[in-house]
Parts: sequence; C-alpha cells; structure tokens
Amino acid sequence: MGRGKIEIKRIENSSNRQVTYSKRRNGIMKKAKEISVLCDAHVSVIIFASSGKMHEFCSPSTTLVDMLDHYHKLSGKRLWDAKHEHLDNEINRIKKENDSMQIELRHLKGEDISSLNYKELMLLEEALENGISTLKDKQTEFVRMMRKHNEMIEEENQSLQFKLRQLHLDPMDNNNVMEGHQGVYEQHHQHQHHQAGVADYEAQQQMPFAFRVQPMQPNLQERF
Amino acid sequence: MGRGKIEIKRIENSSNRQVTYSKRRNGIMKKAKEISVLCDAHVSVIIFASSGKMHEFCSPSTTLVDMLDHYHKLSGKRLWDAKHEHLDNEINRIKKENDSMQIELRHLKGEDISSLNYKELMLLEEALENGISTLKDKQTEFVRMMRKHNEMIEEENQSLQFKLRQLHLDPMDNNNVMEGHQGVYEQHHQHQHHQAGVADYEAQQQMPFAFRVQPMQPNLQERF
DNA sequence: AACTATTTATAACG
DNA sequence: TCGTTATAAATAGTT
Repeated sequence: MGRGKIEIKRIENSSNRQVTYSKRRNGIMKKAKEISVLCDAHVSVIIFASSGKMHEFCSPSTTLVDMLDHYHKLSGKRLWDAKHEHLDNEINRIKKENDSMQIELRHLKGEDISSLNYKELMLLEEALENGISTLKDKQTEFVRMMRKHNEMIEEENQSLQFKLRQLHLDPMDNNNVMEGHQGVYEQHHQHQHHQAGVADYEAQQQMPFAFRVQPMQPNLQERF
Repeated sequence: MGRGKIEIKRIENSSNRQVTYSKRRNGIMKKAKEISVLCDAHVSVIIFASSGKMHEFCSPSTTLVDMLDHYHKLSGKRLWDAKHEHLDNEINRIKKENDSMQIELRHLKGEDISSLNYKELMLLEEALENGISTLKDKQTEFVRMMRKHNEMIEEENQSLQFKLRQLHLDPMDNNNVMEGHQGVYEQHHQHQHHQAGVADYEAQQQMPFAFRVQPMQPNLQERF
C-alpha cells in the first residue's frame, strides 16, 4: 500500500528503513488501540527498534504485569519461572565457587587441614612457600625504597643546613628570621642523621613551613 | 476500511465483535511480522480476546523473556516481583563476597601484592607464617603416624615369622601350604625391615590371604 | 513532515 | 469460519 509494492525483506537503505519503521510502528500501535476498543481485547505490544529505542502499547484496561501473569497461566510456558530458575542456578553456581574458595582460603590459613592427604599438604606447602617468597621480595623492595627516600631527605637536610649557616653568618643580617632556632635544628640533624621516617616527620612538623622538606614522592608516606 | 466506515468504539453485536477481532488480530500479527522483517525490529504482541483466548507474536530473532529483560532494563519499571529482586540482591551480595575472597586468595598466593601498603604486607606475612607453621605441625604428625604404623607392621611381621618357622619345623607337616615360599619371605623381611608403604603392600599382595596383616586403621593407607 | 498514488486491510454481506 | 467485494485506511515513494 503505497506508490509501489515492496517485498517483505529487510530494507537495506538505513534512512528508508528508519522512516518505514516509524510509520509502521505508528500503524501497529493504532491498530492495537483500535482492536482493544472495538473488541474488548487486552493487548500488549512492545517494539525495539534496531537502534535500541523502545515503544510499547498496553490496553488501558490492564497492565503489562497482569497480562504476563495471565500469559503465564494460559500458555503454561515458563516466563517468570524461567527467569527464576535461571537466577537460582546462577546463585548455586556462585555459591559453589564461593565454598571452594572459602575452603582454599582456610587451608592456606592452616585451618581444616586435617582432612588433607599428604600430597595435598605438599601442594599447600608449595603454595605457601611461594607466597612467602614473593612477599619477602616485596618487603625487600620496600626497604630499598625507604633507604632511597632517607638518603634524599638527608641530602636535603645538608643543603638546608648549609643555607642556614650562610644566612646566620652573614654580617649584614644578624637579626634574621631564624633567630633563636638554628641551634635546635643543628643539634637535631647532627644527632639523628641515620634515623628515618617518624623522627624526620616530627622534625618537619616543628619546622616553619617555608623550610620543610617537600617530598618528591608525595604518596610514598602513606604506604609505610 | 471496508464497505462502510465504523466508529472506534466497542462493537456491541457479539458475533460481529468476534469476527472483527479475528480479522484485525490477524492484521496486527501480519503487520508485526512485517515490521520485524523490514526494519530489523524486535516485536512482541500479546492479545487476549474478551473470551479469554490468547494469541501472541514474537519476532523470531528474540524471545519474550529476552524482550522483557530488555524492557526491564530500559523502562526501569518493575516487572519482576519481590522474589526476583531478592534473588538479584542475593546474587550481587555473593558476587561481592566472591570478589573479595578472590583478592585475598591472590594475595596469599603472592599475586597482586604491589598495591598493598606495608602494614597490609605485615598482616599477610603473619597469615602465611601461621599457615606454614600449622602445616608443619600437621606434617610432623603424619610422620609420627607413619612411624607408628611401621612399628606395628614390623611387630606383626616378627610374629608371623615366628609362626612360619614353627610351621616349617613341624615334623608332622613337611609338605605344608607354604612350601617353596618361606625362604623368599624370610629374606624379604630380614633385608627390608626398615622400609615402609609400597614394599610392605607388595609383600602382602603376594602372601596368601589368611596371613596378610589386617591394618588397624583401614583408611590410613590412602592418606599417604 | 506533508502529499498522493497505490496497495492493503477490512466491514458488510453471502 | 471462509470467500467476495466495495470501500476505508495505511503507506512507499516523492517533494
């Protein structure tokens, strides 16, 4: 019905297809409305365009849920139950996965291993030893990072001390900003050069802001 | 469209209504089929006649369940009852639990530990050390059990040897059941007294049934 | 989005 | 329910 007859097969021209879709969709919706009025029918129409957009019609005398409920009773086909069963299966699957992981975890933590045979105990030992050794590597790396960090701070300290001494010894500026404080800093840094972390942090907290060491890796602190 | 125009309102004549219903229902189903083919659309049509009879169409590329699933996602309307929602929540809960266990497992196996801070690494180490030590205890216990088992068998063997020698030296029974075999047993047990498991098992297999050692813990074997 | 020639659906009837 | 047919409605191609 139109200027020419068309074959009922996919319309290849995308724009034509979209126009036809829109026209025919309106047609179907109108027909659905009409039959529901003319014949007291309960009608549900749901259409998804290939674009993904959805349109629906449901006769005003009912709701989709009621219709599906009715559908379920009449057709005998599973609809809710199918979904239900699917979810149940999913839950069972995941729970099993869960249980086996739980058991593995407990074994790795040394719990419930009485039921294991010797071969299984050996495999467990292997896994644990492997975990420990990787862990040790990581810890070693941490210590190395810490050392590097300390060296950095110490260098910074030395250069700061040098600058402070320069300022202090300047004959033109006897009454400078650091008055009455430099002695404390000198003593502190001379005696605690080889301590790390906490001590340096506290020292920084006591220092006037302008002179605090700015860490080059700002988020390193929180990892210790 | 017909011999005369009709108003869109309930058809009072029951027989007319039924005829119209049937014709128009076919029309809608045809249109639904056509739009699904022409435009790649997913279509679901469900109609209940006032008589209660049901007819449905669903485009062949999909299923009603899938369409309703999709509908559920797009519309946000609740089609599923409380039960389904409950199951959905349950699945989500278990999946989360699953994920965290997976992470813990990976950490215990030494995987993905780069993201851990030092405190977490220490806790991990503690758990692993604990696991190892419990495991070692278990292994020690196994060795102890094995020794006990061996001692038991050795005692049994001695008593068997004694009995065998008695039989063999009995002047009344020169042609006894064990003829030609006792030498082998003697040699075997004298030279392999301190070997366990496999050798004893093979020895038992060769022995006549009545003389085999009955293990006191029948399921102990399979645990080694 | 509107127009319109043509096809299609269907109301009335047998 | 089925077939026929006159007519209303839908819509393909066009502007």
